[in-house]
Parts: sequence; structure tokens; C-alpha cells
Amino acid sequence: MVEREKAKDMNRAKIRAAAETIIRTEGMEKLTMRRLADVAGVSLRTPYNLFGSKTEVLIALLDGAQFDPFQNSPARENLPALAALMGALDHAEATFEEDEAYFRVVFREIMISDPIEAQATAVDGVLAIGQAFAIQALNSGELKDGTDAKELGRHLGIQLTAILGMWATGFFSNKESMRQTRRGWAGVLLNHCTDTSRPLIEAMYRATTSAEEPAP
Amino acid sequence: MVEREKAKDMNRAKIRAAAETIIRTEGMEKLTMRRLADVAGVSLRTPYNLFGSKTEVLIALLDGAQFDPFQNSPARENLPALAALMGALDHAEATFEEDEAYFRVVFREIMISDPIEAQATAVDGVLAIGQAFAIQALNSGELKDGTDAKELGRHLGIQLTAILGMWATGFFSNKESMRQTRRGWAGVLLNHCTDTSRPLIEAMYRATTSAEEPAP
DNA sequence: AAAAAGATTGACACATGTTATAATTTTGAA
DNA sequence: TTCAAAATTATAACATGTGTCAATCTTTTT
Repeated sequence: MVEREKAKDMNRAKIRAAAETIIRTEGMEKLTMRRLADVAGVSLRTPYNLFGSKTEVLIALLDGAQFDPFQNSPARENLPALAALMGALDHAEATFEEDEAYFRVVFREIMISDPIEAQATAVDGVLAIGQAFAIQALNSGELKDGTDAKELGRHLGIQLTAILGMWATGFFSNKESMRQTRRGWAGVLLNHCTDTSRPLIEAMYRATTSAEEPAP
Repeated sequence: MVEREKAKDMNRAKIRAAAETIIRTEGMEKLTMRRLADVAGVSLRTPYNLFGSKTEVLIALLDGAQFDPFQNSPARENLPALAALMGALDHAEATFEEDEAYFRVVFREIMISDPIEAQATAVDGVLAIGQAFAIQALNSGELKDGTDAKELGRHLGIQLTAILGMWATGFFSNKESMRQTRRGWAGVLLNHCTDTSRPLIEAMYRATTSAEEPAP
């Protein structure tokens, strides 16, 4: 049973490609299941068979594009924790920049159709990296002894979730989102840093003080 | 032309009441426009005439219930800024507590149907009070000179927005939401407080360290 | 090659938010 | 009181996500 799976994968690919084409050339409003099936050259039923729902098609779009900016970031490598975190933010900024408008509408659409899923995904991902970071940083003496890694990770996650949401709805630009994230995270970390890590964090904090007005 | 407006107001009230009844007794899934019109004793068209859309009916529900926990809070009175802020949080906690489940489903439904509106409402309200607080606190020497009130208000708003969203989706309980808010806000304020205000903020921060696990 | 299993298709259906249209009722002005 | 304006109603319709189900095509197994 390998031909069967290959055929299904090809259909999945066709559907993903069709979805992306429609979104890019006609806009998200035109992405209906009927039109999607049409452009992909499959029946209306097939996207449901292969993805389950419209929302899951959209999620597959982000997965396929490796949307998660932290997935392949330097944070996964063995840098000192703080440097890794800053690298992850740089990486995220670059990833977003590449194709901001497209990611934005897709992410927004997912939020509209199922905010629980979108939120859970965003929070879980960020919680994971935030907590990994905190543990790593604790071990390397970059955070005060007794810092609650879980709690710290959750705080970082809360902030990023909100900022992602505001980015998706157009409240923050791409750049401003990253600035807000850096500033918010630095602010939190200022309360947990040690003398050795303080200068870096303070620099990060100070580097984000030039405010940009949110979009009207 | 006063009878006309009175009649419209009565219809609006009937519709709001019907919506609340349906949500409370049958659940949000049963709140369809057709059923709403039925229970309210009006035609299907009338809610659209009087509110514009289903989402706006739900927003009217929150408005009518004075859902905004900061609207009538002690923060509006002439207390020292920090005390006012803490009073506002206590007040918010009480307001939420009163009828948590109902508010939660209504707020959540608004987020699902129009997260921009919901977010704008939440952010704007909190930005306003956050910035008012910051100005007040600056003037009374509770914040470091040179603190950017706008920026500070925005930061507080970002955090509360995220927490509200997580509360709506059931990620945080009522109590945990408030704890996270207090802790997040105190964390931010720690970076801006003066020697006089530091003890209060540190107390607020320390009082929120007993973590509760988020709902699964 | 034939039968069985699995996936796709097509046509239809349903629920829901929303809109259109024409008829009817209600209100305010003449 | 009469009449024009405004609001409401009844009814139908539309678009869309999603489900049903039998028929058909494709792959796997025998």
C-alpha cells in the first residue's frame, strides 16, 4: 500500500498549491471549498477526506511553509541561552519578513475559524521554547537561582501570543511585533537575570525603546 | 419622533433578553438568528435592522451587562495611581466571578466571529486605562521620570489582551487569569517604579507566585 | 485475472448568517 | 383625519462549510 499513499499525497499537494494560489491571486475571501476543489481539480469531498476541514487545509499551509519561526532557529543549537533566544528572534523576524502578507492572512483566517486551535498551537510552541530556554539559562547561570522555569516560559508565551494576535489582525506591523516581543521579553527577564546576564538584557531592552505607532 | 425610537429600544431589549435566555438555558450553540427572532417575538430581519449582525447583538450583551470590569472601577476615582490599579484588579476579579460562565461564552463567541472587534475592544479599553494610570502615576512620583506612558500602557494592554483570550478559550481559569495579570503587570512595573512605589509592586509580585496549573 | 478494499466522485441535502423584495403595519406630520 | 415616511414582517433566496450515500474508479490482495 504505497501507491495509494503516494496518490493521496499528490492530491494533498495539489490542494495545498491550489489554496496558496487562490489566496495569493484572488485573496482569502475567494478561498471557498468549492473553488478550492475546482482549482485543485478534485471533487468537493476530497479536501475533507484528506485534511478534515477548511481550517486544517490552512494549518497545513503554514506547516508546509515552516511558518513556525522558532522551529529551525538557532535557539535549537547549543548557544548560551540568552544568545540563542536573541538569535531565535532575529530568525523569526527574517522568516516573517519574507512573505508577511501571505502568512498574515492565513494565520488570521485560522484564528477566525478556530482560535482555540490557533492559540493552543502558538502558546504551546512558545511555551516549549520559553521553558527550554529558561532551564538552559538557569543551568548556565544566566538566571537567578530559584527562577520558576515553567512560570517564566508561560509569561514569555503569553506575551508572544498576544503580539501574534495583534500582528495577525493588523494592529502591529511585522517590525513592531518583533520590537514589542523583544521589549516585553527583556522586561520580564530583567526581573530574573543575574549580574552576568544583566548587561545583555538591558541592551536588548534599551535597543527597543524607539516606539513606532500602531497601525490605525 | 420619540415613539418610534422607544419602540425600537423595546425591540432591542426584547432581543437582548431573548439572546441571554437562550444562551443561559440552551447554550450558545442554540443561539441562531432564527431562534433568536422566534424567542424575541420579532421577525428574522429585525435583529439585523436593530443591531446589524449577530456579533453586534453579542457585543450589546456585554455592553448591557457592563462587562468591562474597569468601567466602574475604583481606578476611576482619585486614589494614588498604584492603589487605583490594584483596586481595579480586585474589582475586575469580583465582576468576573459573578457570572463567569456566561461572560466567557459570550466573549468567546465574539472572538470567534470577529477577533478584530473583540481585540480592539479589549485593547482599546485597557490601553486607555493603562495610559491614564501611567500618567497619573508619573505625576505622583510613583514611576521613574522619563517613563513613556503610552508605551507602558500598551504593554499592560498587550498582556491583558492575551490573558483575556486565554480566559475566553478556557486556557486560564478566572482566578488564574487575574493572577497572571497581576504578576505580568507587576513584572513590567518593577522596571519603572521608584523607591517609594517599589515595595507595593514587589508585594504584588510576590503575592502572585503560587502558580496554578492551566486547565488541560 | 478476479475479488476485495479503499479512495474519489457526483449529486444532493442541511444549517446558518445574511440579503432581497414586496406587502403590511405603525408612527408622525399635513 | 389623512397620508407619507419609517419600520416590521413574511417569504424566498443565496453562499458557504459540512455531511450523506450510492456509484465509480484505483490499488491491493488472493
